[in-house]
Amino acid sequence: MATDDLMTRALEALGDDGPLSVEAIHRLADLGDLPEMMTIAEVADLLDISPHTLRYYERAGLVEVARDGNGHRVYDAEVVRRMVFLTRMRLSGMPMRDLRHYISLVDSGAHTVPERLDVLVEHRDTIRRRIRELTLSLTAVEYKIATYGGSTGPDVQTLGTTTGTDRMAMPDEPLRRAVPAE
Amino acid sequence: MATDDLMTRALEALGDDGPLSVEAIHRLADLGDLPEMMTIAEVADLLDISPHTLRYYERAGLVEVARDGNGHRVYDAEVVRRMVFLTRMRLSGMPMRDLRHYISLVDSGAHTVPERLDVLVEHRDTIRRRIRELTLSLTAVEYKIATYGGSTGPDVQTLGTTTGTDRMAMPDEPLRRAVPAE
DNA sequence: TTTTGCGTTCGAGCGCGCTCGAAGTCCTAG
DNA sequence: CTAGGACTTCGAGCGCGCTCGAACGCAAAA
Repeated sequence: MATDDLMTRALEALGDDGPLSVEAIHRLADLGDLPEMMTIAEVADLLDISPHTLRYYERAGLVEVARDGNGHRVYDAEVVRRMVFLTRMRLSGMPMRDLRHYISLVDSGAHTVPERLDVLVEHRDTIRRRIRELTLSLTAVEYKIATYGGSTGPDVQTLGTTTGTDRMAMPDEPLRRAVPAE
Repeated sequence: MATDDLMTRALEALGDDGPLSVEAIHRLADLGDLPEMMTIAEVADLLDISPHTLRYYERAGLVEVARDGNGHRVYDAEVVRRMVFLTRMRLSGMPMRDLRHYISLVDSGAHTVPERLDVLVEHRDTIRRRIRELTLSLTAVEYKIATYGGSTGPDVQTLGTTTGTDRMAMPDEPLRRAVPAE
């Protein structure tokens, strides 16, 4: 029940807009058919980040990666999974510092699970807040586009609409520009 | 129709979570009962940013603000409206550089309206994309919280649930930790 | 008259998250 | 034998958006 619901919502979230969705779905679902060993280039490719960044994360203490005989990094499945996690959290806006904290909890044993949950829950709330903020901004921008006579609706009325009172936010000029200067 | 719809969505967006919402609604709606003249401190207060930042935006060429006899900044209603706009756009993640561009369009006359719309539409799409990303991340985090036995559902099962196959993303440890080290 | 307080300018500094380049090692293909 | 390419470490640099502090000006209150 819960899982199905989540999946449904994930798919809904994807909805329109092709390319990003495919990639996103891929990342959301595909784990398990991971190669046993991967090179830095392969992992970078998988996560769509640069090898530079991967090394940087390692330097930052977020993962430890084994080396082969030549001193080259060897990413095993577990490490790759962690990298996937880290990348995902970064993408959702969690700062490195928090990630470091979380990782240190993970590395210090199962008894830190409650504290890890605290971190996750807090981050969840942060994401929710951010989504709400963005939704609000989106509304405002859409409104402005609409009153500008933008491409939101079918009938485009350029200027004139904007001479009236801008009762809702998003002002810059179209008010007061009854007789433009140009 | 369109306006009502937008307003509805804005209110929906606020929904839960008190303090932020009140503030947000305030910002979304309240414009028009602006004082004719405001000091930097008042504007800073209104926008909930520091006077430092306000001066910084000015230095960055986003607004020009008049001075009084003492060389102190005097924000008139128009400038304040622009500041509100700028702040809102910043909050929604538009980079300063784009804002500078937009402002330069505004300042160069009504004939730039189409180009301004382009900017707005593009930004709208950016916000939408970001919301989609965040929604996805949110789902993933919620899933992880759930499988951890977090506070998402009513019945909390700590550990044990997490021993199974993590079919969906977000792995770090709870797998493979059948016999924890600690 | 001195102090308090709010403002000014200017330039430097900071935190974050990369991003890059130099210099070196090693393996493989031509 | 040599050239190319993928990797390594290390440290520096960068873009962004503030954020701060020093040194100063002016005006009303103590």
